[in-house]
Amino acid sequence: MSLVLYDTRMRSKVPFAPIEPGHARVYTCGPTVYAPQHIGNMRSQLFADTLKRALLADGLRVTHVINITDVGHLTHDDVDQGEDKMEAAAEKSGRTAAEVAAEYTEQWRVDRERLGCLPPEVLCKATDHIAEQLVLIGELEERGYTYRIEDGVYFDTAKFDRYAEFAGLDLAAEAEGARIAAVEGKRNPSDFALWKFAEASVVRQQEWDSPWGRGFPGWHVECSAMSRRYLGEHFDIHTGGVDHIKVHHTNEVAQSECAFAETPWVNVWMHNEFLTFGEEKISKSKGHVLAVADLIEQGIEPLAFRYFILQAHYRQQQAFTVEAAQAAATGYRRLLAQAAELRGATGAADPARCEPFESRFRAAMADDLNTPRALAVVFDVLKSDALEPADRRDLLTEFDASLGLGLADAEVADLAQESDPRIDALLEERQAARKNRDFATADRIRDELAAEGVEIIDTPEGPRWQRK
RNA sequence: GGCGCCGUAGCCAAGUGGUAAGGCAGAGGACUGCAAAUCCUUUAUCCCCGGUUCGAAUCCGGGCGGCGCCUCCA
Repeated sequence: MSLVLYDTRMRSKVPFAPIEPGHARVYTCGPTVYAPQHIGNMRSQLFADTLKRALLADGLRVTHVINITDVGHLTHDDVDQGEDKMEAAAEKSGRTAAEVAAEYTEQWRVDRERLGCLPPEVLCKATDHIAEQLVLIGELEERGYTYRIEDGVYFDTAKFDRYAEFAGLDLAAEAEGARIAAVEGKRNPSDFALWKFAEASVVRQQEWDSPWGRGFPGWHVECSAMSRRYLGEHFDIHTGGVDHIKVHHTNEVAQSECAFAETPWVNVWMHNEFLTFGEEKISKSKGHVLAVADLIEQGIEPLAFRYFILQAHYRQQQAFTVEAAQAAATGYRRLLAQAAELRGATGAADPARCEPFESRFRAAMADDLNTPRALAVVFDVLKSDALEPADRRDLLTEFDASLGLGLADAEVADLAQESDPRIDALLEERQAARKNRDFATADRIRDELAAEGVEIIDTPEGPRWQRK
C-alpha cells in the first residue's frame, strides 16, 4: 500500500514515491536548544516519528536526519544588533552557550525517547557544520545570489523568481504587515542573512572566521548545508512546524535551489499544526512552557501524551488541556491493560480473520497518517466478535510498530508486588470482618487504606492492593 | 494591513456529497454486602443565514466566533 502524504508545496495529497527505490530520506527541523523544549515542540517530533514509522511499515529503509540549532537563531528583540538566542540564554544563566545547548539538547533527547520516538539515523548540530555552511554561502556568492552590507552577507531574494511560490506569499503585503524594522541596507524585505558579522563591541562566544569576516551563520543556511551532507542535494521529505513555512522553509528552498540547481530540492514538504493552549499561551518568549516532565508530575505518562497526540490528525490544531490529556491517559491505561492481557493469549492468529482489520488500519495510516482513524481500528480489534485473542494479540503487536505506544510489550500490572506486612494484615482483618458480615469494620479498613493511597481491589481470587 | 486554518455530543476529536468513527466523562444494566475494577447497553443532525443538489456536517455566498503566520517559536 503506498502512502499518500499532504505536500505543503503542492497544497494537496500526493502519492509518495521515494527518489531512490526502497529508501526514504527525511529531514526534520529540530529544536533550537536555548530553552526547555515544551510539549508543543514535542508534537512536531511525534509527527515526524509517526511519519518515519509509516515509511518503515511500508517496507522502506529510512534515513532520518534531525538538526540541532545551536547558533544563529536570533531573538526578535533587536534583530539589528543580532542578538543570538544561544548567546542570550547563556548570558542569562551565567553559563557558556555550549553548556546551555548541551543541557537542552539532552532534555529534548530524553523526552523524545520517553515519548517513544525512534532515534534518528543522524543528529547533527549547526556548530559542527560551519565549514559546510561556508561552502554553501560561497557557492551562492559565486552564482551572484548574495550581496554584502555592513551587517552581513545576505541572500538577494529578488534573484530567485520562484521565491514567493513555495509558501504562496504576497511579498508586498507581507512587507507591509511586518511588525519589525528591516535591517539597514537590505535590498528587499524578504532578504535574509547567510552570514552575520560579529561586531567589535559585542562579545560573542560563538563566532568563526570566514572569507567575509569573523561572524556566525544565519539560521536558515544550516538546514541546507547539513541536509546536503547527509541526504544529498535532492531528497524525499522535509518536515517541520507550520510556523516554518513562510520564512524558514521558504528561505531554505531559495538558497538550496539556487545553490544546487535542483528543482524541486525536496519532493514533499510536511508541516504539523500547533498544539493550542487556550488562555495559557506557551510561546517561549512568554515563559510559559509545559514540558514532558511537567506532564509526568501531573500523572500523565509520556506514552499517554503520545496517545493523546495520535488522537488528532497532525495537520489539525489540537487543543491541549490538562483535562483532555488526563482523559487520554485513562484511555491509554485501559488500552495498555488489555494489550497486556492479550499477550498471554495462546495459539496462532488466523490471517483471514485479521486481514480486514489490517487493511483498514493500513488504509488509515496511508491516508496522510490518519492516526485517529487508525486508533479507532485498534479499539475495533479489541471489541470485535470476529476475532480470537490470538488474532487480537498479533494485530496489536503489528499496529504498535506504527503507533509506538508500547502495546507490544505491555505487561500485566502486577498487583501487590511489593509486600507490606501491615497492609497484608489489615487486608486479612478486613476479610475476616466481611466473613462475619461486619461491613462497618470492613469498610473502615478500606477507607483508612484509601486515605493513605492504598487501593483495595477485590478479585475472585481474593483481595489485592496497589498504591495509587 | 495581508495570508492561512478552524467551528461536529460535557471534553479531546475522525468524517470533505448519500444520510454522524473512536476515546474520556455521563446514564442504565451485570457483577459486589456496598464500593472499586471489569463487562454490556446507551447519549449529537454537525456555529448562524441563504444558495446549489434528488440528497450537504461535507460544495458556493454572507455573517458570527476561535486560532495561527507575516517577528523568535514546532
